[in-house]
Parts: sequence; C-alpha cells; structure tokens
Amino acid sequence: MDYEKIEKKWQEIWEKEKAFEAVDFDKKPKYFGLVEFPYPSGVGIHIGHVKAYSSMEVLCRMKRLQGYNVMFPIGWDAFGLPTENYAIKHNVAPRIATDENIKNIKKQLKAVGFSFDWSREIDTTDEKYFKWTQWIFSKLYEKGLVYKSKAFVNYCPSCDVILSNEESQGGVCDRCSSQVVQKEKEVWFLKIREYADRLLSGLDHLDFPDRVKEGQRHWIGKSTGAEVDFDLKVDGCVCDKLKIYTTRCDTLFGVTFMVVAPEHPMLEKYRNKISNWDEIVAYGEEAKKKTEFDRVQMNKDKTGVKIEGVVAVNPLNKKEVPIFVADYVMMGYGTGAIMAVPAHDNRDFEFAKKFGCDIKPVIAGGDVDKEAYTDIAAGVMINSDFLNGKTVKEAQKLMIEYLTKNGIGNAKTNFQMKDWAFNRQRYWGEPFPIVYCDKCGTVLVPEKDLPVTLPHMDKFKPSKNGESPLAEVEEWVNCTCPKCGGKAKRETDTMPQWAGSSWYFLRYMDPHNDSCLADRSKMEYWGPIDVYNGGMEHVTRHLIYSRFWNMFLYDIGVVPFEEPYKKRTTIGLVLGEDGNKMSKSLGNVVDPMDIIKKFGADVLRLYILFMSDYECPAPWSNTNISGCKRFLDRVERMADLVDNFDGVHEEHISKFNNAISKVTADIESFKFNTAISCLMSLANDIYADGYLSKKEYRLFLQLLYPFAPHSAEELNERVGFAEHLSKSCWPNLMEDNSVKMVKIAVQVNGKLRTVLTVQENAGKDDVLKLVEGDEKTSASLKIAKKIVFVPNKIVNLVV
RNA sequence: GCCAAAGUGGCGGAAUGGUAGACGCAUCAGACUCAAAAUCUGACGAGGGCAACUUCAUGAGGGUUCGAGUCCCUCCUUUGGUACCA
Repeated sequence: MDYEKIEKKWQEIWEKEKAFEAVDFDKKPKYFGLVEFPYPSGVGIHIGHVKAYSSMEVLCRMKRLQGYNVMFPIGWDAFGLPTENYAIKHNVAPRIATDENIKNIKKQLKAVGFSFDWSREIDTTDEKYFKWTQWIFSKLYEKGLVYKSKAFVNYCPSCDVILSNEESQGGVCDRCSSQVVQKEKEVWFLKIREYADRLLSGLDHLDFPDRVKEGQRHWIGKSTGAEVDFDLKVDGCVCDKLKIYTTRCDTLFGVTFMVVAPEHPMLEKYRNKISNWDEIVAYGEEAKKKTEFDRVQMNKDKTGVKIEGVVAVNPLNKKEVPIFVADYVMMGYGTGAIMAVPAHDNRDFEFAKKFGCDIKPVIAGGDVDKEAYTDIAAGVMINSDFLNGKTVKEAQKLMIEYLTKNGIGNAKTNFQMKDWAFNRQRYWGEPFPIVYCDKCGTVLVPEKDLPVTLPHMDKFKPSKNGESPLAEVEEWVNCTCPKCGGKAKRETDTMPQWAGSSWYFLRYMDPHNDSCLADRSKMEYWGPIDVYNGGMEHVTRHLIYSRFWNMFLYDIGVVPFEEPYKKRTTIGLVLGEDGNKMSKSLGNVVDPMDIIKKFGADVLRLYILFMSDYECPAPWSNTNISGCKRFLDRVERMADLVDNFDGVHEEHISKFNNAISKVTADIESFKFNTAISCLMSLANDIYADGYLSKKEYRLFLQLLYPFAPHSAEELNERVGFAEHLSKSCWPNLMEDNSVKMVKIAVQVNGKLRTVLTVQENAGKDDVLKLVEGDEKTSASLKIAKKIVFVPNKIVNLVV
C-alpha cells in the first residue's frame, strides 16, 4: 500500500466532508474528549504528543461511530519563554515566530491524521482569546482574590534578570551559568489557598487515577492542629505573646525550647532587647543567601542562634524556655514560630542534641536519649499533669478544649499549598489589566478597554534591574487613568504561562464568542469534560490551577459546573531506545515525522499504542515497530481470502463477537495494547481458516478503523463498500446460536494434570465423569477429600 | 526521609485469586526462490527424559488459600513525585 498517497487522500476526504466537526446543541449525546494543547515550539511535535493524542483519538473515533456528538478540539498554548528566547536570539518578533511554529506543527498533526475539530482551534496569544484571560483576572481582582506582596524570586546578578524556576535549575543561571541569588520583588498573588479545602474535597467525587489524587492531596497538604500563645518575657516581665502552630498539642508539657524563622517580626520588634543582635542579623543574612538549590540539596545539619535577652513562657506550667532563630522554621508556613518538643519530633531532637537543650519525654514507650519517639498510635501520656494516663488522641482533644477554654489557643487547620505567584518579568505573556495612577492608586482597566494588547518591540534583549522588557516601551507604559483621566503607568509584568491554559477548555465550547468567554448555554451542553488525558507533570500545577479557575468562575455564575473534568487519564512516557528519557544530549530522540516517512502514520499510531500499557513508561523500539507494519500488510492481503458468502460464517460469529466486545471495552478503559493484540489474534485465526466473508472483512476494518483509519478506509473502499467507515456504525454483537465449548483445567492439589474440553456451563457431575474417565486423574478422584469445581474454569482434586 | 507506582523469557509486554508467558520483536528450522528480500509453516522460560512425560520457575523470604504473578507481612531494587510543613 502506498501509505503516503492514501493517507493524504483520506485526510483530504475527511476535511472536505467536515467529518469531525462537533455540532452545538445536537440531539445526539455529547462527548467531550480533551487533550493537553501543545506549546508550538520550533522543534515541531515530539513522539510524546503522538502518544498523548493517539489515545483520545482512538476513543473519539469510536465514540463517533457509536453515535455520539463528539468534540475533540485542539489549540495552542503559545505564550512562553522558549519563543521569547528565540526572538531575542534571532531578532524575530515572537508573534511571527509563534505563527510560523503553529503552521508547522499544525501540518505535522494533520499528517498523523488526528481527527481534531479544526474549526474550534484556539491560540492563547490571540488578542481575542487573552482578552478573556485578562477578564478573568479582573474578576478575581474584584472579588478580592488578588493581592500584591513582597516575595523572593530567582535573580541572576550577572545577566541582571529575574529567572523562572525552570531557568534556574540547580541554582545556576540558564544563560550564563553563574550562581543565582534570591531577590525580593513585588509579586502578584492569587488566593488559591482560599479554595484549598474545596480543591481537596472535590477530589473525592472525581474519576481520577489514585496517583493523581494523591499527588494533589499531597500538594494541598492539609494538616490539622492548634495555634498556641506562649508568653514572651523581656527584661523580666511578660509583655507580649508568641503565637505558634503545632499538630502535636498533646506534647505541650514536653516543650524545652522555641524556634522562630529568621524573618520573624518579633526579632525586629525586640532588637533593642536582644543582646546578641549582631549575631542574629548575621545568621539571617546567611539564611537569605540560601537559594532554592541549597534547600533541595539540604544537608540536614541544623543551624541556629540562641536569642539572648528574650525568653518564652509555657502557658501551661509557666516554665521559661529559651528561643532560637533557625532556618528550619519557615516564615511561610503556620505562624513562622514553633514550640520544640525534642523528645517527640525528629527535627527538634536533632537540634536539641546539637545545641544541648533539654529533652523531656511526655509519652511513655520510647528511649529519648537515643532518638525521638514519634509513634502516635501507641504510648500513653506521662509528665503531663491532667493528661497523664491518656492516649495521644485523647490528650489532643482534651488539650484543645483546655486551650480554648483558657484563651491560650485554638484549633487550626493549615495548608502547605502556597498562594499562586502570578507575574513574570517577561514580554511574551498576557499583560495585566492594571494601571498605576498617582491619584487613584492601583486601577483595573475596565472591561470595555480589554484586551490590553502587547506593544510592538524591535529588540527583545533582556532588560535590566530585573524589570520586564515592557518597562522600556515608554509610549506603552504611559497611559491615562481610566478612573480620573490623569497620567498613569501600566503594570509591565505579564502573566505566567499557566494563565491561558487555566480555562482553555471552556473556550473550545464557544471559540469565536466576542461578548463573553463562552456562551452559558453552550457550556451547559458541552460541559463538563468527559475525559481529559495528559501527563503526570501537570498534576500539581495545571490540573490544580484550572480546577481553581473553573471553581471561581462557577462561584460567580459564569460557568455552570463546579469541576471541569469528570475523568482524568494519564500517559506513560515514551523513552528512548536505550531506556533513558529522550533528550538531545543523549541522541536518543525519535522524530515522529521520520517514522511517518518510513512506515506511514497508521503504523506509527498502532505501534505507539501497542508498545506497552498506556499508563506505563516504555522504551521505543525501531525493530519492534515492524510487527505493526507486518500486521497492516497482513490485513491488506486478507482481502485475497474474501469469499462469496453473503453474511457472517456461523463458525466465525463467536470469534468476531469476542473481538467486538474486547476491543470496545479495551478502548474505553485505555487498554489499547490488548485491543490491538486481540485484532492481531483475530487476523491470525482468519489466516488459519483461510477464508472470510466480505461482511466479516468490513467488521474487521471497522474495529481497526480507530487505530489505523487511513488503511481501514482505503481497504473498505477497495473491497467495494461505498459507505465510508467514518460514517458507519460501531459493530454490535451478533446473535450466536452455536454450542460453545470451553476448556477446563483439572488440577490435583492445585497442580495442573490435564485439560478437558466440555460444553459451556457443563455441570459438576458431567465434568467429574470425564475426570473419572481420564487415566491421569481418575486415581486422584477416588481418594479426593474435597473437590473444588468452578464452572467453565477448573476442577481441583484435594487429596 | 515521606508518598506513589513497578519488578514476569533474549527483548517490549499479556494474565476479574483459577491452564503463567496472550500478542509482538529477535532467534532457529522448513517451504517458495537460480539467489536474496518479502511471504507462508513450525519451534522457541530453564533442567531431566528416546518418548509419553516430569520437576523448577513471575525481585528475596515468610503467610493466607483447595489454588497466589495477583491478597497480607518483612526486606531488596528501580522509577516518578515531594521535601527541614512544625
């Protein structure tokens, strides 16, 4: 078969017939299959794209034949750093580079034959699109879910540029390889933490794989505990409180010291009272220098400085305990201060050993001279006044009651998830709909003036002082205040790449709407998404961000569903032939376009789904792929076996029925590899018989069609069917009146002795008669103590 | 460290607690061919036996069960994710 020719032929036919366009409000049941839209990079599509899209492709092609009104859309997540860097290097406008890349990738995706609905194509860098990204930001701002605060960012002192986490991996600048430092900067934050509890509880009702749910739960990081006020004693008198957060309020009697983060405000407040202030400042400076890199490398060696001049008082027993500054306590979590119970916490234990603090056990059972005793389940309280003799759980409950009653503390829930830092010092991103006016302060650009577009720039060199390149475009920065009409300046930072992808699935439902992000009735028809397939790398970012935005839009009445994705499926990585991750430096990258040139798109599609379980990572193989090519060739030659029989041969019915149910079920559950092997087996069976009817051939091609649509369509036409497979109906099971035979294994003590062929659903007595008649098993049957009989499966003689 | 997933032939991988190794690759043999390729047929976990057959095999060790690759416990290894979270 001339793959190049027939693939082109059928792609043109489908396009002409608009075979894959989704119809708004159609009476058929809707089916929305979503894949993660690609970043249009200059390199073109990766083999991973082919795998990611092939699964949904197969599912959607089947669903269409099953009578669903299928939406399988695609678009471009086109803002981002690689394009900007390319623009800097080659002095090409990002807009132009993006358009070129999109054109190229589109051509490639079409060459694979994906049945995308191209009429709904979207592009996050299109002004008509990002107008609504800005609009959503405005709504978040109006509802008080946006705030500006100082935070640390990665900064390269040599390039004088702020870097993203991706650009500063290993603590080294991506461009010049010099050491990255932390720089304080004004950052826009979205209050995703306000949605933490709902993002967590919403997971319970979603059909996501467990590892995805667990990943999100872990990221949200809910912990329940208590806040407790310790007294601060300065110059011998109690004059202030120190609020701490703990999950182990049961151990309050075991507190032997306190620790505060180097940035804790109490330090500055009492600087005059702290006799070793210089030492504290020096330690703080040292801690600040620690970059992301240091924290990841994290030698767990505890460092810290004891504060001289201020002590804390345990509110329960009025005991004085020293306070330390140490960077193992973070200002960004809890209250930035902790009570330390070295007897029952590993970190506190380590710190106490190093700094010679007391270790006081309050739970019986451990040897606290050797290590912290952290078992919560066992153990009984000791040395703890009114808690003595209670279990840890009882003690926690009693302690919270006590704290609340006496006004020294309260129950408190904390989340590890941080608010979403939402700005980047970049050109190629959505501008904020924000201006700064001397008179009115921070002002939102009104909806009628959206979108705020990007100015044209000639040079895309990185700007200095860690500012966005946009800061240099004066005629753009200077504007009038929408409130008072006076002079104002635009926000020059742009939104992160996650912004545009946080709501794109909504836009597919109504991609050309100019008056709102999408018509509500269309969202009611299409939403929520039936299946969303994508990679594990998006579990804690994109998948949480987009759920957050959708939930927010639901709250303000824009979107009719609270959760956007009913079901999530995940894809396993395609590794290089050497078993390593594909990378340019290892030289093990497989270009899908090369494979298409050599084998054709259908073979590529078949092999990528056949090579392993879809969710598992698996190495690519340039030799194994030939098995899929041989299979397609065999299917083509199968036409020579077609006889003149009208209908389906009776002796073939059960084979085809078996294939129909297996392929259908396997596609639905993403077990594409076994669906394909089932078709291979069926082909082998047909070859062994040496004949099949025309109708059977078509049935086979229909089952093959979702995987290898070009070949299937071509062969269907060649054998003389006028109706295209793309317009046909998915095969149903045929009536089967034949007597089915099954094989029953006969075991003695669980070991296989023989295999009997009997009628399906044969009774125990009939089967045992055969067992008695078989010389290999009859002797065992006579002395059997027990006989286990499972219909159609097994007989086990226990002797 | 913690969380999750996974360890099955020479290789990629199949197996609702019920015949381990489906399907494919590679290899070997045969057919076709002047020959090669392609194709078709067959063999293909390891040991023992002329054979019918038989024993051992799913990372290691225990356990539950009539029966365990599958369930439980301990351990080892690999791969992801996450990280001084109080």
